[in-house]
Amino acid sequence: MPINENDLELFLESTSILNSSSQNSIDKTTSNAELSNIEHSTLLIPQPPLLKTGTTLSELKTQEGNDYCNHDSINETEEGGKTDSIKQQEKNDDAFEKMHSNNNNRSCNKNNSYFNPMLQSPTRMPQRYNNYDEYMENKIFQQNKNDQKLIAEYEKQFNKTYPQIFKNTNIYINGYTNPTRLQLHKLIVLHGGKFSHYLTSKRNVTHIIATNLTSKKKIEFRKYRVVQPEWIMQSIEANKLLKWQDYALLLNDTNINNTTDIKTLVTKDSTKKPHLDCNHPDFLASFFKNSRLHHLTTWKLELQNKHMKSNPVGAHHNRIKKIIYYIDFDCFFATVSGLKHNENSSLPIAVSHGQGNSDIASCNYAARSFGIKNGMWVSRAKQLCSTLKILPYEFDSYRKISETFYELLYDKFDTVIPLSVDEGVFIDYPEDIDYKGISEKCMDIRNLLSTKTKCTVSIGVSNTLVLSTLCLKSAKPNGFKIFLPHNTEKEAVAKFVGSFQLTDLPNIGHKTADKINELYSPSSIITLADLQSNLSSLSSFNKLNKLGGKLSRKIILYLKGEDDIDNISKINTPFNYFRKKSLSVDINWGIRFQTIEQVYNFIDRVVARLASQLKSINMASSQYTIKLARCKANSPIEPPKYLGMGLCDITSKTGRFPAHTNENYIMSPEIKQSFRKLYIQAPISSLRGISITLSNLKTNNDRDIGSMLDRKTNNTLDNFPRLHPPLPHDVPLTMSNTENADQMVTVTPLLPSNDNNNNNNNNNNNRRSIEKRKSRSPAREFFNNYHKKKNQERAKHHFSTEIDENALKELPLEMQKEIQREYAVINLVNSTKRSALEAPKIIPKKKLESICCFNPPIPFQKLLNPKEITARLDTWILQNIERGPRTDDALLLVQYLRRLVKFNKKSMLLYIVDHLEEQIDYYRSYYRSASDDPQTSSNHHQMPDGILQWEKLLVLKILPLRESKNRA
DNA sequence: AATGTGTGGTAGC
DNA sequence: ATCGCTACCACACATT
Repeated sequence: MPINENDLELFLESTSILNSSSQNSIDKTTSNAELSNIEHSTLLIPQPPLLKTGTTLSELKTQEGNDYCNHDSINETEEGGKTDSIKQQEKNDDAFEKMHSNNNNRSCNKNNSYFNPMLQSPTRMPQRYNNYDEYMENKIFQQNKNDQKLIAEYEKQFNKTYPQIFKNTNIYINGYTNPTRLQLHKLIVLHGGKFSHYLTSKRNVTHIIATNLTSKKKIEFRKYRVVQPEWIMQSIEANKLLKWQDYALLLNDTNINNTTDIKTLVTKDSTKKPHLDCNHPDFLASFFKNSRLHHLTTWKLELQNKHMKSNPVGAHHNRIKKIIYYIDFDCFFATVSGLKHNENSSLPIAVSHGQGNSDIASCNYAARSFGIKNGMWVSRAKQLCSTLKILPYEFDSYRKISETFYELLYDKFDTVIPLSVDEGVFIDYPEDIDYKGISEKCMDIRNLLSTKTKCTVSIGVSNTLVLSTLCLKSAKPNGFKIFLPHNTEKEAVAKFVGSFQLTDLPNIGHKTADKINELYSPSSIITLADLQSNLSSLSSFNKLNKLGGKLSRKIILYLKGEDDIDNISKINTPFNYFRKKSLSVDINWGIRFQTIEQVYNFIDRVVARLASQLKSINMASSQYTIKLARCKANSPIEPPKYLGMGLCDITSKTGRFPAHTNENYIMSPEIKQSFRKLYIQAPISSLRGISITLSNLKTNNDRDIGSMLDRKTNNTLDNFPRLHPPLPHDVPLTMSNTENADQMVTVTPLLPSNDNNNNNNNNNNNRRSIEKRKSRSPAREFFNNYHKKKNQERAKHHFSTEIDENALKELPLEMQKEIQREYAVINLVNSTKRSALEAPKIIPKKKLESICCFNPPIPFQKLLNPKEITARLDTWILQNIERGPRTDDALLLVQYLRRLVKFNKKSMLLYIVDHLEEQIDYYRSYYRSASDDPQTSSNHHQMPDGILQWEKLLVLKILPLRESKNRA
């Protein structure tokens, strides 16, 4: 079988997308014509071959021996006839080339060490990156570092310094050049220039070197200094920086800035940060930093944790009254921002980020008099009031004033319940009602807050929460209202309530209001009095029930000024009422993805955030929901709001983790699996929002609370398997190397070491719920096997790694399979001497017709059954996870997958690619979470080089195949 | 009947 | 430009 050299370059791959040396190898590639599409769909540009064209697999093996990266011998065969000086020069070139193609130190393991030892990085930095962007940043950093090393090396070798001709330039080379990109690169760097491998941010690049440009590029580069390579050469010759204009490639363009000042190309102020792309690692942080709604929700939690108190002194005693103060700042954001900017509060003011389709977070009463409302877009508000002043958010001030607010009032009440940054419920339990005292208290509070915060608050006082809410409504702005009816004054209460609007009632928003109006149409219900009168007849009373039993009962109570059970428990047992039940992150702004990998990275980041939040509150979750927003089919591609979500279809999916967990590496793959199920064949670009919710929360230390919250799973992750320690790097494990079955491999058992854990009492319950779930990820696999084993252990009182054939036959077929699989895992784990190839053949072959419809099935290592294939791949991955895949193994796999593409074996391809993705993803998440954890990141939990290699294989070679399938 | 899933509504500025 | 969050409940419907 001929080797496609491009593939051999996979792990020696160039990071330079545009590499002049790629020209050399393109025509040498073998004639996999049908794969040319795939080839072009990847970013990978082939490098010059390391092996002679047409090398067979067997030759490859002998050539490589046990160490497939023995490049020295390869070099010798290729360079045998050359003179020493040329050889030396080329070796330098090679080292240089490799340094840049291989510039992640973390991937500089033995596989790739191709360095002049002098140039090799002395330390292997413990690197980790969370996503592609970080990876790129690091890559660029390394590239610059390598440039520095090169300079040092050359200066040492030739014992001279080079004139810094290109100081303060930043040069990018586009396309094929003569001299080559590599040579130019070296020259530029040696002469003090900066070399950019990428053109991602054109702002930093001062010159672009090119001899040819496509017409598209001509337009793209029209405002930049595009110079021919002679400029470099002749500048060096002249020993000074020549005028670039004399070598400009693009002539007669008036847009070119003709000044000699190099810096002027840097058009934008680099201190002014542009908005971060959603693929940027810091996107989440930057978004949340500016999101008012995010602040509102997080503040609420913080404030409740900090300032809530509940002392219902004798509240159950009949004679003790309850005085509920509902206190709220008047148009909080607008007031505070107005103060900060010294605005006249009698003029219309609104707080918002932008000028057009930006939400108004808050507007003052002057603005409201024009009909402007919170949540309205600025453009609309400006139509209503052209003099409206837009102020920026002052989040720090909001938070500060809120702090003052609660600190000042904390000691003045028996019960304090923060409901928002500027709004809380404060309760007294006096024996007698002292009207005068209450109104004095209100005035005192308003004065106090006015002097301390310069803001006005409004207060509603009553004896039920509903009535307090309504009182507050009527007290606004800048006032207070006390309404303390006797029990007998039912008519007065009804009259008071009746004077309010429908949406003034808690839990009735615009949707419910619309619905109520629809129910009673054609008579329109505007005020609560309208509703009260409509409820007098039974038929119209029944209409309300269509809202749902709970809500209608609530409304009926509210109309009488009484609290429902919800409000009562909120007031009486706030700590219970506000206890944490779920944790989520929602992003519905700025979501624009091109590739699925970007989405996966994004999910990774979101889950990492959730995991750390969970850990910080010492909780674990066993259930998740992922919710997606995709733009509606007929809606415009870009909604009116910049980077907004527009009109969307919302779908969600819930799933369960194998057990309660707060581990990133457990959660992330599971959630991504649900994402895949949810996101069927739609273009990634249509994604507009992602939300991930973790629920079924349980406090880690407290089993009682845990079981109270969640009766469904009481598994623990205490015994969750840690991956085996890194394999010795000189032991090759290979898929292709069938013969070498006797190589030694040490594998630490995946099974829990201590079997005397305390989980037994819940086992039956657990087992049922666990086994119901699908088993695909290693985590699931582990728990399935683990619980099964626990069960058997109890029955047998000992552990056997031999299958009892007779006992097995008694069991139903499905069970037999399960047990066989389980024993296979045990055997695999216990064995110290096993080749990856000897994956146990334990799963009975399935009928392949269901998967391969018309064409004959395509074997992989003589296997046909998809499960067998994935099982073998799993073993392969597991055993090589920390050292990365061998190139020839990877090649075998890719070739197999390409055959699937070629013969249109869609489901098989999808099955295997998805599976691989899931597996690699799992390990990646594992190592990432381990390396994120400072306590465990010390030694063997660093992100191993192998993971990166696996990822490269996956992202660059395997996933594109799935995409090519989709395009077909 | 009990339990689970997906959807939709509300609240704060 | 622009930062359209998030916790929670209730319901309809599906599953067992």
